[in-house]
Amino acid sequence: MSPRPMVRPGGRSARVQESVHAAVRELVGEVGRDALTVPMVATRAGVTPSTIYRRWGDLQELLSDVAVERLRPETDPADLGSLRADLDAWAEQFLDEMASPPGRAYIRDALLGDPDGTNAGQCSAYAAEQIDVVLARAVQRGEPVPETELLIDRVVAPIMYRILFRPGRLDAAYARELVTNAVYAQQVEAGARPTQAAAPRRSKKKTDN
Amino acid sequence: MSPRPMVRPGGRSARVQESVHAAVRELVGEVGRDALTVPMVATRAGVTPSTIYRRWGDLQELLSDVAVERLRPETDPADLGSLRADLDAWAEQFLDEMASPPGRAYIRDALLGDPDGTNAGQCSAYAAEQIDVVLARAVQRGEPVPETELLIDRVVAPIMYRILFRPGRLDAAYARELVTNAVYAQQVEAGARPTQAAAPRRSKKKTDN
DNA sequence: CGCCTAGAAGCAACAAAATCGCATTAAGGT
DNA sequence: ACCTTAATGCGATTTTGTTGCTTCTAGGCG
Repeated sequence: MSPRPMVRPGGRSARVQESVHAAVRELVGEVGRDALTVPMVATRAGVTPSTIYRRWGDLQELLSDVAVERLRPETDPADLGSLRADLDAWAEQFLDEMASPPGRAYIRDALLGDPDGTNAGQCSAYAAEQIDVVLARAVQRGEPVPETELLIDRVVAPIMYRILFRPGRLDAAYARELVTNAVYAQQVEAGARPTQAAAPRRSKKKTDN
Repeated sequence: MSPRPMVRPGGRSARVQESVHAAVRELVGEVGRDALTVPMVATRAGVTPSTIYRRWGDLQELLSDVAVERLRPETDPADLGSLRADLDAWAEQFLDEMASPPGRAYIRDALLGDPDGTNAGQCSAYAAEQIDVVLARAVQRGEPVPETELLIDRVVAPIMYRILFRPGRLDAAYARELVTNAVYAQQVEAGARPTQAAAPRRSKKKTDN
């Protein structure tokens, strides 16, 4: 009945985990991601290779863990006084970080060594949290707000799709354009609905509002 | 003036490539993707491991090549008589194929062993080609059509994002919803533009309209 | 406060895979 | 038919990944 020794978050295990993660970060900077090997990381971390193999399975899963940590947003989105301004600023920063060479590398790594999708889900959750902060502030101000799902589909998804699948350039103007369209869609949905084809997104109640 | 011997597409090289690809397809079915190893593939293909290492680098790049082949659409989208019907049908089939367990696996593999993004770009190109076929037919009929880019951002990207980053279920209703919104957006852009915030996608000149 | 237990790490022998130099084959052009 | 050279085969070597067993220690319990 004793709760769960399932994982041991403290003590030596924690130290090992931290030192291994640190070793990865250092070595990625020094020799590059491609030259990384498990034995190399183990040596730098002062650990035996078998420890890493047992805890992470392989290099990809380890890199995935490290990548997710680095993709975690460190601060809340800035408060610029309006939903539109907050979203613009957040989307621009999001695009910048994700589309940068290191950002792309982290995304790839996060997806790569992630058999069950846990890490990928975490990335998605980070973005959703940031958006929720912005939306909550807008609600406080009394502004009408779109649903988080809409913003993920219209802003986050296109950015990530282009990063992963298309070589082309991504700039701030594109991010703003996506925000414009998303916000406009929400306005249409909330207010005038020109045609019946409007936008019954994720209808829990797609009646009128 | 002779084209280029850069790669040797014919003869033995081609036979080796085909036999290796075939070996991968067979073995994935027999022992599963996780149990695959380069030596195993080499043996089945009647080839030395070093051949595979030299041509593909590692198992991931080989799997990526095979995955892209399997993601290539085999037939043009059905012609159902209207843009809306064609898009609905295509999006539903696209979602079905991509969200299925084998589809997800192919997508992951395609992205995984793809340092320069060539294979990922190819996947994106496949989708764009299919959409272009649908749009070209609609133009023939005299229907107004959205841009390919809009459909990729609004339909393809959200589907792929959810497949890659979110655990939730994806069903045909969601695909239709995305198509509805995309087609509606295009109608707004082309015709009545309720507010000036409408949808200046990809503005070459984003001044006023 | 000190034992007990079990999960985690160390160690070392082993198995498997990846790399590399060199010999051989065979496309594709002349 | 010959020549050039990319591509493959082969085998030795290095590196990486696995496994059984021992040792250590965090966390629970008396």
